[in-house]
Amino acid sequence: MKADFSNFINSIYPLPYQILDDVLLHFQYKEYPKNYYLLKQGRPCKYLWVLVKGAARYTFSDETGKESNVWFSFDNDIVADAPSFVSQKPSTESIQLLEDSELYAIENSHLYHLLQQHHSFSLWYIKLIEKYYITQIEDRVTDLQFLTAKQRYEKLLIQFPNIGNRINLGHIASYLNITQETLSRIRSGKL
Amino acid sequence: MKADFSNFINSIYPLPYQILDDVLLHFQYKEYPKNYYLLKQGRPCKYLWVLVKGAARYTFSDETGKESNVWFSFDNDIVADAPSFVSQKPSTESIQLLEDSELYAIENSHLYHLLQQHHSFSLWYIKLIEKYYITQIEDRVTDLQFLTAKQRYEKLLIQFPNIGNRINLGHIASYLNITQETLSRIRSGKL
DNA sequence: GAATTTTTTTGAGCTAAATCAAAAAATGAT
DNA sequence: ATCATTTTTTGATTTAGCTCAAAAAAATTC
Repeated sequence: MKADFSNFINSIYPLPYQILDDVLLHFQYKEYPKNYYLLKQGRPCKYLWVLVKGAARYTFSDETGKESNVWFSFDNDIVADAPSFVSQKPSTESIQLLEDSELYAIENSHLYHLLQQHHSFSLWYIKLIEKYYITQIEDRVTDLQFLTAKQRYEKLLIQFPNIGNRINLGHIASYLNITQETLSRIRSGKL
Repeated sequence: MKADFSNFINSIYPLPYQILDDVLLHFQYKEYPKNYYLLKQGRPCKYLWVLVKGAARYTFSDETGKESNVWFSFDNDIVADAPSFVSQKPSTESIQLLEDSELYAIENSHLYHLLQQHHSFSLWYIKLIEKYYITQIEDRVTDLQFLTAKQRYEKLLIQFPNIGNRINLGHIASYLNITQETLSRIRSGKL
């Protein structure tokens, strides 16, 4: 368990072992049940989580109360509302677990303290952002802008082949920015 | 000129003066005319630019040849195809200047070398990403997902009140992910 | 400043996907 | 197994924004 987690940390960018030890001290192991909210829209995102096992959705509700999923995370991914985490301003999205999950959490102030202390940890954090943020989010924008609903669905299936077993249609449709009815029609080949 | 630029660098995250000097040595001043391509889709994004004065658009062309603007940058902004810059893989977008522009460019390899050399420069780079990337791109996703064409236009006008004077309707429409005709109708109050 | 090119607007249908409503299927609880 | 709840599918209608086509306005060039 703990060994798996330190491997995960080291796989992002290898840290000298004394520094790795110091970093690990600041991560807290947590287990939460399905449906638990890691973060509620409007509150600052105080933690950065490593989702070791489980599933989470990021949701956004507008003034009219319409709620949509903007992102999913599964096993071995990073979880946080990045803009809120880095600024400690109120988050614009909620993060809810969709399965019983195991996570490691680091507090914002601890992370920024470690960045100041260890040059290698700064380099680690840069790699983290590059790998788990920059490469992923840009795709999201171009997908929304260029792909049809059907193409977005097909791409999602390539990214997460078994997503249908873990997450219900309504959540997937909302992520694809289409209605559940439309997704149902796409799947049955009527669109 | 040079003083303005070092102020810009320092405004992101203040650097010790010896390190600032070293950093400045690696930025090259460039002037390019309107319509010049800083980057062409398919080539790795070798540089990170600071756009001191001017305007640029990021464009994406799909297989069918349909081209759309995915982003704009104006005076005192950072310019790069981030996913390509950090990975040095082929870019998925082109970057073209829309006005005669003044820029400072740093090569990818030089930047990564400086990150390894100077802890404070790593902290600077983290702030850069936070300020010029994380806070901006997330908004783009939620805008595309939640706002109507009209709302996206109104929001753009708040962000860049004088964009109409610098950039033509076709480019703006393409950024909003609507046709020029639809934008024209929105502006004349018919939608 | 007249001519050419580029940009913006207007008009008339068309279409992908939304909404509203309800049935069918699957899942979970007693 | 039976009942209740949640999830998924199907059907009918509506709509925001598209396409195609052409006119009008503005900006450039000679």
